[in-house]
Amino acid sequence: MYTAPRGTHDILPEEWPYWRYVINNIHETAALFGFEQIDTPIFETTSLYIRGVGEGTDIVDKEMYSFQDKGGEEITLRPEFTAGVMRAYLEHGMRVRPQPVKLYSIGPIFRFERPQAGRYRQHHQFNVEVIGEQDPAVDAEVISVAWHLFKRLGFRGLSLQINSTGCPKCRPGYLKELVAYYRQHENEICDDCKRRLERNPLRVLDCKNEQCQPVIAGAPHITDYLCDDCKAHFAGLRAHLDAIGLSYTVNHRLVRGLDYYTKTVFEVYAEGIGAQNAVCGGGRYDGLIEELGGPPTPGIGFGSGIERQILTMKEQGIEPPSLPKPKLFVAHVGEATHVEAFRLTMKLREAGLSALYGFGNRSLRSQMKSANRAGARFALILGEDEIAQGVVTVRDLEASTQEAVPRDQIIAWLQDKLLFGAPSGA
RNA sequence: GUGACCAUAGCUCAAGUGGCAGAGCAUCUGGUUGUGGCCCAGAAGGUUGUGGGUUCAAGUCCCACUGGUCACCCCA
Repeated sequence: MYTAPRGTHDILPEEWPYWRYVINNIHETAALFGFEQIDTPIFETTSLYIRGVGEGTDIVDKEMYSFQDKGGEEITLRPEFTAGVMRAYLEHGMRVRPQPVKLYSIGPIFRFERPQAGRYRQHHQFNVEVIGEQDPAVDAEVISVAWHLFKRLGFRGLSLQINSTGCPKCRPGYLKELVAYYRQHENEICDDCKRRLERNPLRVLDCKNEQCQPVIAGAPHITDYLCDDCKAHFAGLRAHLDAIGLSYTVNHRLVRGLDYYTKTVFEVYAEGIGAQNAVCGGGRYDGLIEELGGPPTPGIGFGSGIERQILTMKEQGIEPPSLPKPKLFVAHVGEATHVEAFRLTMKLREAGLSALYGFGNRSLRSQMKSANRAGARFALILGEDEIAQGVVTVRDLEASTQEAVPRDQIIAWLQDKLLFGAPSGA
């Protein structure tokens, strides 16, 4: 038997209330903050990601779904949104639009990883980017988009961590200090950190290995080495977060796995969803657009995993509203009535009334069961008697009453009941 | 890529030390010539993840593989 590929999942009908709830809230939140939607392809030319995300990052080194298509193009299923959105910003000359350009996307992301709780090879993200403005108020606004969404979804126990990773002016100086410090403790750190020191020294800071903890604790803080510009920007971010009452902790060890981040980085964590508890991560990438061949343009964004948001909902007992069910079920008795019942079903739908038709030759009892289980409000019964009399028997499945309604009045009768007179709000 | 645990019906799980593969839920049918929910009866549903081994006999013991789950790395 075929099964879904490793790390992928079917989103079954019973899951969709969660998905619709989250997605609806995403659209509403984005609109509230004045973001516009953009969809980019789920694959791009491989070099875009190598260039944008950076060699030496885990994503590029070991997590990309890359392949050659039949035309010989090197293709990669998107492992993140930002590079693709920046490509689109440049390709469509969005710098001539009013700045900053505020964009959001929802869609699948692919990373070749070992699956575990909250981690999949295909997952979905809500992604936000603000391009063309370096004001730290933008950073605070972007963070508050995620925060607002999570509050709106009803999440409790959230925590926000922020840090600044500096810029090309000040980061090299800090890295020199960091590496020098680590050289003094070379025999106290794990093998991974020894490698990190060569390839991506910032990452030693978020090593979880027990033996490295004392070394990390004594390591210099990047915020002590920021240039005036970065220092002012970070202070500005904090001032704006304070102003809107969004509490955070500064985590000197928060770096992030992508090369393009400058200045602000942040993550939001949820409680109780397992080891993979980051529901949102992002940061500023003021050098990225230039790296991709565009003019110097600042930008900031985040990605937020929808599966992890849904996990959080389930963990915290947050029930999504249920999806609407068909209001009507058309049952029939006797073979001669099938076609007429089918036609009636279609008429109902054309009048905007959601309706199911009882397929096959099943007994009325069986059809009534189906109507009940489908959650229909009314069962419309069409038998030879009804056809002869020009009526439809309408059974109210909630009130357990029924009456004969003339065929030519049935739609108006149902609309009246369903829209105005109904005792049921569900 | 590394480690731990797990694998029996669509789902949740039974089947002392090896001895006829079962239940609940769900599905379908009937109990009412044309009436749902509750109840009752019945049916269908399995190569016990795959392959090998031990044994008179394997769901059960052994080995390998595959898959799943969780954790590490890293991240959403």
